[in-house]
Amino acid sequence: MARAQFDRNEVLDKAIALFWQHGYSASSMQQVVKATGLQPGSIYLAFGNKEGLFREALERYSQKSLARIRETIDGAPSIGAGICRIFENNIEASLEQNYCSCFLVKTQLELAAENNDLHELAAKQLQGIEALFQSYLEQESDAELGRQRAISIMLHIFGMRVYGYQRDSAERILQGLRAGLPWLPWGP
Amino acid sequence: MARAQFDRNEVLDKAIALFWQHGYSASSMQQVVKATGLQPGSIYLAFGNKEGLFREALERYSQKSLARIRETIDGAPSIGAGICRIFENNIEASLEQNYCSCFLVKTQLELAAENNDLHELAAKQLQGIEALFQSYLEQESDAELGRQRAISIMLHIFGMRVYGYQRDSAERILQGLRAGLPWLPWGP
DNA sequence: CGATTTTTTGAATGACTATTCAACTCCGGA
DNA sequence: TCCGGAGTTGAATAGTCATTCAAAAAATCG
Repeated sequence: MARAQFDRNEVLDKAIALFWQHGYSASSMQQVVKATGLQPGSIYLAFGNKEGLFREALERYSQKSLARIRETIDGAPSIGAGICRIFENNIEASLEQNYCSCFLVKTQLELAAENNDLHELAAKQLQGIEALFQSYLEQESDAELGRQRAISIMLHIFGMRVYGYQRDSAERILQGLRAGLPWLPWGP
Repeated sequence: MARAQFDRNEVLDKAIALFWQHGYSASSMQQVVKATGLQPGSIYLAFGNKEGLFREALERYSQKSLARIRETIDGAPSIGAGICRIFENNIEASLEQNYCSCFLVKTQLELAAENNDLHELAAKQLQGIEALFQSYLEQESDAELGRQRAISIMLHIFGMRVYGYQRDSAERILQGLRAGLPWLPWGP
């Protein structure tokens, strides 16, 4: 039996880039064909349909995001410092030319009304991220405070993912984060 | 000369409902035709094209939003109390069956990558909302603090517009807002 | 190597897209 | 009452959409 000739993860990364930038509706399968170099038939055999490809791309993105959060916090001098680092990284990302917010957030907003299960999936993945923050924060304080702080972090992450589209917003975002999350060990 | 047979604002309100729920790409002009009851030719004569209709819908939505913010704050016992009221209203909206976040926020995220001027427009309207909050807050404190608090408010509004899609999130959002905006006169 | 199974190819499909326009209707002014 | 311009009609257009499938190619196994 013949094995697939392409690297599934490479294809998914190209699909992530496309879907992330343009969203589900505005990305055509013909653009996917162009971006991946595969033929339509190969894509449909491997992923079923557009929704299947999108789902797998979303799942991969989410896994990468979770891994990056863990790495950043585990590699920082303290949990709080790690969380600050994550915010700073997100601010840096918003400076890039082709800033794309967060794939999960964009999907959440775009597909909510169609209530297909892609929206459900994005919501679940975002809950997973909140749960991860909560599990870290519970180590530094009691469970209830950790829960509250995780919510506040998510509100600020979501907020900056939208605010980041404003021109020259990096400095203002940082001010807003310091004001809203005063318990974090921000630098001088 | 014959006058237009339809009420422009009525048509725009129907367009707002459609575009708000499904977004720009996922709304077809045939859906617009169905929703408004107009024929294609009439729509194109009145609004030029899909982008023109969307632009006018977005502008009308934005004007309504600004007016509602002003009314809420002016009708409240204090500026702070009015802002609390706005947040509470937004939480209530997130409880509705067909919650649609905010038309401006959704547009901002959906159309950023295409960098057409609809995205620019949404960004400008959102800045206008921030400026309105700032002008109120400067009355209650000095200019610099008002500016900072307006940013923090926008971060929280954006945040809750995304977080609101999570199931049974109303209570958690309120907790997060109280934690992140402790200078507002929240109820008991 | 031959047989078998899997993967790739890429043109074709029918549905849907935004938009147009010639013919038609309507209405205010003369 | 009748004219002329403004609004309406709705079928038609050319393009794009997601998806399919028969045929060709490639890879694995005995």
